[in-house]
Formats: sequence, structure tokens, C-alpha cells
Amino acid sequence: MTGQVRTVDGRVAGRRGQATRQKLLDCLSEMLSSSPYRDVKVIDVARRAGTSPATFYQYFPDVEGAVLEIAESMAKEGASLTELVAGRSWTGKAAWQTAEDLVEGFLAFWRKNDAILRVVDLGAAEGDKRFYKIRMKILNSVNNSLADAIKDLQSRGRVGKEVNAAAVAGSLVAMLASVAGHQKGFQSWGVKQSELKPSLALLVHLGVTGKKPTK
Amino acid sequence: MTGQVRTVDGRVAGRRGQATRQKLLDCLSEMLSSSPYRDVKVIDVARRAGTSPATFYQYFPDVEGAVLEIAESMAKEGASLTELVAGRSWTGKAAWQTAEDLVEGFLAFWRKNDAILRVVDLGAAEGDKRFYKIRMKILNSVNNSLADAIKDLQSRGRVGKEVNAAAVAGSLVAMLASVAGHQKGFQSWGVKQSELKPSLALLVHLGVTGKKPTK
DNA sequence: TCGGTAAGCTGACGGCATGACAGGACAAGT
DNA sequence: ACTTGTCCTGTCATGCCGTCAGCTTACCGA
Repeated sequence: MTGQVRTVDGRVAGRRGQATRQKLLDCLSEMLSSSPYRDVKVIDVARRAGTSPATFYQYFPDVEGAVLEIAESMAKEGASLTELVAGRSWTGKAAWQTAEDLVEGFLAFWRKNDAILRVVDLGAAEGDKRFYKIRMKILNSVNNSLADAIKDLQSRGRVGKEVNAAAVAGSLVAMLASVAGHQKGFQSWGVKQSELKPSLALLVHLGVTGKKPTK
Repeated sequence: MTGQVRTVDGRVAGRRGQATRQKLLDCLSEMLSSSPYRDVKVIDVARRAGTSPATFYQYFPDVEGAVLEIAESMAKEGASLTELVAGRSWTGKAAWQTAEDLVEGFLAFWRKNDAILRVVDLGAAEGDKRFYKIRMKILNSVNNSLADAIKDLQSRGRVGKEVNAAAVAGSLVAMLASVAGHQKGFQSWGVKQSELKPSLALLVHLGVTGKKPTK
């Protein structure tokens, strides 16, 4: 399924080559965490990896190309976010638990990958389809599950037909992503982490079920 | 109040200088709309403005410095967002109207300034305090008004005390900002603009009042 | 053991962006 | 015309970009 890893000039990468490639990706990841995206230079990444810029260009067309690579692998890992919502109940007490777990898992995932997600978000907002697709891939699992939950509640008459399930789900997911990306920012609004989670869970619960949670 | 505009080397800018400076800012704005932030170069901005890179560096320390300038002026303009929520009612039918107007105004503002807001968002997420402050300045007006509305409803027993007004308000504002920044993205989720607004208004209404709207 | 072959890496180079400076162009007042 | 202070640009040293030829290393079959 996965074609062999290839260098830019078409050779297949062997054991050693793959290791170098991976080291470059790791170092790039670190750099993204410690300095602004705009200031990440190929030469710095190469130096940190103990190699030369030319080597970098053997494996990636440019910085953006390497970033896409990192983002792809993160997206795969992010597929596990589905489990936070798939097959869970959105009625009664269970609904509150579901909402809480979703928020908790979502924030944790974002915190873990914040540096790369920032760049993906930027790329997507700038209209780059490649970044856009990756962002979709991550959010889709959660989004679809939420939309399904809403549709299900609608079919059972618990939620009004006038609600657009996809739009509400998408908005909630966007909210989670945005808040997760600015978690630090909330602190200077005088909002602590511990207060943030219940509030998000409340909003998710309200959005999906249309009702206040019964805890 | 506003100190005179100064060049990097300390001279005060006169009529002609200010015009050049403004032209550079305008051209930078255009470039931000048409190409990725990472690829915006001083030389391109200067060329487009019909001047030389050296001139650019006379008025701004670097690209980021100029971007901050644009963002500041946008933030001032953004203060008008307050009017969307200040002194409006969050009870009965009026609440739905308030929510709709807020969403409408917010999305419009974001659409108008999307390029610069993307960069501000990135800077803030990367932890740059200067960008962070600007983002706050824009969102604060809306955020505070929403938080006040929730607190008001709480004091009148319409909303439970367990709700953290600031956290909910902040989350809602983050949602609006994020959705606004990825408006195009929703289209490939099969969600049209026209369906998005009511959904956002619904969520805002739910978040503030805790109840479904009565239209 | 010994080439042969392909993978892996780098030094070096032209090209371009950066950022600093000094000096020329220009407008306004005398 | 002269002076003064603002405004712009030519030029230069520096450093990163992206590419290539060519060297080293690892693997493999004879």
C-alpha cells in the first residue's frame, strides 16, 4: 500500500536514509515548537540534525513539504479521536460524560501537537488545499460523529428539524480547535484551565442535545 | 495622544513620508491576501509600492513590524464590534435578533480583514505577546459584553450559578473567530454560508441563555 | 577478495533577501 | 540662490536558498 519512501531525485531510501529523513523531521518539529514558523530556516534544521542543507533538499522539496509530512503522520494518529465520540450516548447523564470526555481528549490532542497544528491551521486558512485536507482528516472523525448524533436525536424527535446538523457540528468542532489553540490566551482573560473544560462541555452538550445537561 | 510617526532612525515623518509609509502598508496588506505569510518578502512589497527595500526599512524594522502596524489599525476599527452586543437584550424574541446580528457582524468583519487576522491568530498562538494583545483588543469588546450578559442573566436567576460566564463567553467568541477564519472550509463539509449563520446564532443563543430561541 | 552499483552525503556556487550607510534629490522657508 | 531638514536610493557585506558534481559508504554477486 504505502509506496517506498523516495528521495527528491527518485532514489529509494534505504535504512540509513530513512533514519536521516526521520531525524530531520524530528528536528523540524522541535524548531516549530521553539520559534515562529516564519523564521524556521532549512539551514537551522539541518545543523540541528547534524547534517547539511543539501541533505535536507534530498528528502524534501522545501520546509513546507517537510511540514506536510509531519502533519500527515499526526493526522493518522488523530484518527483515534473518533473513539471519543463514536458509539457513545447523548442522552441523560451519559451525555454529560460523553461531552466531558470529548473535550478532555480533544484538548489533550491539541496540546500535544500544538506547534504543527498551528501551521496546519494557517495553511488551511490561507487556502492551501493540502493543509486543508489534513485539517479535515483530523476534524472529520469528530465532526461526522457529532453530526450523526444530532441527526439521530432529530429522527427521534428530541431535536428540532430546523437545526442543520452538519453546520452545528462543524461549529462546535471549530470552537474546540480554536480554544485548544489558544489555551494559554484564556489565562489572561482570568479563565483557568479547570474552568474552561466544563464550559466547553456545557456548550457541546447544549449544541448537540439543545438542553442543559443533567449531571 | 498619538505620538508623531517616526522613522526607524528617529526622524519625524512629514507629509510625503507618511504617504510612502501608508503605501507600503497598503501593498503589504495586498500581498498578505494573495500569498502565504511565509513567502511575503520585503523586496516584493517595496517593488509593488514602486520604491526600494531600503525605503521599507526606513519605516519598519521588518515585515513583522509592519504587520503589527496594520493589525493595530484594524484593532481600532474592530472596537466597533462592541456595538453589536453592548446594551442589547438577551431575553425573549430580542435575544434571537441579538444573536443573529452578532454573528452577522462578526463574520463580516472577519471576512473583510481575513488576511491580517490569520497572521494575528498565528502570532498569538505562537505566544507573541504583541499579537496576542491585539487579538485580545478585538475580541475583548465582544467577550466582555457577552460575559456581562450572562452574569446579568445569572443575577436574575435565569441562568445557573455554576456557569462560568467568562469561560463560556470566551469559548463562544473563539468559535465565531475560528468559523469566520475557515468559512470556505465549511463549504466542502457541504455546509452553505446561509446555513452557517443560523447555526452559529443558535449556539450563541444557547450558550448565553441556556435555552432554545423563541423566534 | 574484489570490483560494481546504488545509496548517502557534502562542498561549493550563483542568486537573492536582508539590513546598514552615506550621499543625492527635493521641497520649503529666508 | 542658499540653507535646512526630509525623503529616497545605490551600494555593499552578510547570510540563506536551492542545485550540482563528485566523493564516501554500504551492499551484493562473482
